[in-house]
Amino acid sequence: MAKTVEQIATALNISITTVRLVLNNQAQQYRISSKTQARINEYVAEHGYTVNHAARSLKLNKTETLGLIIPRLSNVFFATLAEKLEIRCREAGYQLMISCTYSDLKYENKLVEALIARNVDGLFVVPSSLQSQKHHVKRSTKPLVLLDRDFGSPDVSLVVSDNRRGSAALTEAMFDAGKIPLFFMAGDIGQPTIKERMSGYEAVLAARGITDTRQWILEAAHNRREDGEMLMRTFLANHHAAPPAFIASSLPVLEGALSVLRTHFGFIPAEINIGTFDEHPMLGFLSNNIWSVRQDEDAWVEMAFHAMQQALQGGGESQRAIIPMTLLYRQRAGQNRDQIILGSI
Amino acid sequence: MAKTVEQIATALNISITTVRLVLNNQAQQYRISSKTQARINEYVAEHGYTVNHAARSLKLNKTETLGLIIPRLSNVFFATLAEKLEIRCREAGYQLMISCTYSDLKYENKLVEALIARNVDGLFVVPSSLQSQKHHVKRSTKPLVLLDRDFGSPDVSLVVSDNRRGSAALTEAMFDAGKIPLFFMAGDIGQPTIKERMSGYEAVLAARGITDTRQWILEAAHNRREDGEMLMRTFLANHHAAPPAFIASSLPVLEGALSVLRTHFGFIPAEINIGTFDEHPMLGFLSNNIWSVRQDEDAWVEMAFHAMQQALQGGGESQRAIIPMTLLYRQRAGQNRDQIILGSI
DNA sequence: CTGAAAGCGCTAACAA
DNA sequence: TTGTTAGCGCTTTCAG
Repeated sequence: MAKTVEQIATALNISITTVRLVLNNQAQQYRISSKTQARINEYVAEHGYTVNHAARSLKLNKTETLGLIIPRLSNVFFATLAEKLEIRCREAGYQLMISCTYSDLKYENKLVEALIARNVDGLFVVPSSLQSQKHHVKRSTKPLVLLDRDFGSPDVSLVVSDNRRGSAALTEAMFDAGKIPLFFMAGDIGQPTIKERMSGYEAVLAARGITDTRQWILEAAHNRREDGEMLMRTFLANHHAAPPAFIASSLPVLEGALSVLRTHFGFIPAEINIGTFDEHPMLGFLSNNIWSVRQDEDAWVEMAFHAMQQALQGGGESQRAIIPMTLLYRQRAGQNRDQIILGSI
Repeated sequence: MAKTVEQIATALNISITTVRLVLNNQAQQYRISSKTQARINEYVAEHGYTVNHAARSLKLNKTETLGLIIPRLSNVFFATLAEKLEIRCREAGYQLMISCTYSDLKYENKLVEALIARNVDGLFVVPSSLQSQKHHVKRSTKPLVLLDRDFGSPDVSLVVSDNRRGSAALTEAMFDAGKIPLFFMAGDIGQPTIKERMSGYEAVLAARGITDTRQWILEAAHNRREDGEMLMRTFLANHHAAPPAFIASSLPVLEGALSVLRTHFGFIPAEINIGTFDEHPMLGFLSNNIWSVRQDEDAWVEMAFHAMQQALQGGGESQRAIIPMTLLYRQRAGQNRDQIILGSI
């Protein structure tokens, strides 16, 4: 067990203050005799010393720890986000505590409480619903920064992507490339992000004179892989064929939809044109034409952290940031190249 | 700000103990008068109360928090692992603090210190090297459970997959399916996991009478996406064609390798036979024949947590678990089905 | 340059 | 059934 300041002090027969001073690199400043310093350093090298954050935090009422609450880490989008936010926090000297709600509202509330009880200095959360934890946080006076989903609560800092425009750009690109009919596989449309994406899609179609989009839109209850599976299974059952082009409202939905195709056909038919949100390197595994809308996580992190810092320093104003999205296109090339594969198989 | 026990007590003119008792649901036991209980509950309903874990932890010297240190969350394997471990910890009433090292040894040490300073009750870590943080942990007497990589340190609990056998099974399957030459793209072979995987591969080839495997093995310095890219780029430059069959030593390496193919050809040539470790749903995005070796994360988590609990309860013995792997095969079906796609494109 | 003391909010032990 | 107290390890303030 690493020693405490007091243990060191008594062991060396010096005062606590003196020990503290050199431990905190204030030896110079207070002109501690160099032999005293040496003794202390020696002792520490021998027995070790780690500050006890619990005690420190109790006294100072801060922990240098921030909390992040997301739906799930197995969603690669959130995993990436968590990673980037962690890096940013670390740069600023904060530890980030990451926790998942699994979209369970009750659990989300418990988590918020748990993190506040653990005295985090502030909280980033991807909320599951409107009311959610606001009262907890308000009561605790801890800074709160909402991410990803705009349920419209005022007076809270918020960072989201410009999903509507992003979706519109995606739809336009695919539409203009002649990919029709262009289906839209939507997860939970009660969720603001999805709702925005869908409305961007509908707006473009309407502008193109396609009014009856009903049969192009397929809805599921949630945003999970299973929901994507269900959507594609239903599609296959109804059409006895794969869609020539579709947009998935989120990565998990896409994963589910594609897994069904993979199972059904034994491969992912290369002629299918795929649109999706949440760019991820593994999308490159697909050989299809694929349009993906990237959320600029770096910008998110920057804005979110900035808002957090403001709040931590007692800055009053809550901030709202709407981050532009970028459209990426991976084109499938023609197959007729000579000698693609080495040797015979 | 939620009140403290003392504030509640003074506000209500009761003793701290009494308040504590009802707050901890021991009212029955100590037969607190129901009117007192009512008063307290009312007050709490009104003003709220959250225990201060810092104070609690200072007194009890435990935090009900465990730490997890992994290389990176953007590695989907570790993200999945983190998620599962988090769930398990939560079931047992522990919060899990997840942190990433980005394979930086210095940072790994800092992190271990940081988490110990924050008084975690125990630590799970995917170590970057042999010596690493052992001394920190030893000195702190906190339980330690190592994951994923066996650097051979004795007297520490450890959970790893049976990489050698897993790799052998994979190699056999691909070999027996006639996929030759079968290249092996290896990340950092200094890392025990990769070393084991490679030796499993070599053993099978040797048993099949293929002695000169040199030209089939491609090595990189690390296990990152970039390394996979480099390997495949080099391969293409040397052979002017893609490999008919290859095994990637880990998911990031595969991601990199495939991204180069995708860029080079405009798609992932479907005739390539792919073997990889770290099964992940997104592998289904590929239309190729694909063999993947799954690590049984659920078993890992169970063993790791069990070892942790033992240690937390002062159980002396350190535990070593070697978890079997499972081989999965996704076969590519023939392309000649009628009417795969709906309508014309 | 060094020392002493109070107190952060909680728990456990003991008193009443 | 309820009240009192000591002390976890640290920081801050004031006194030498």
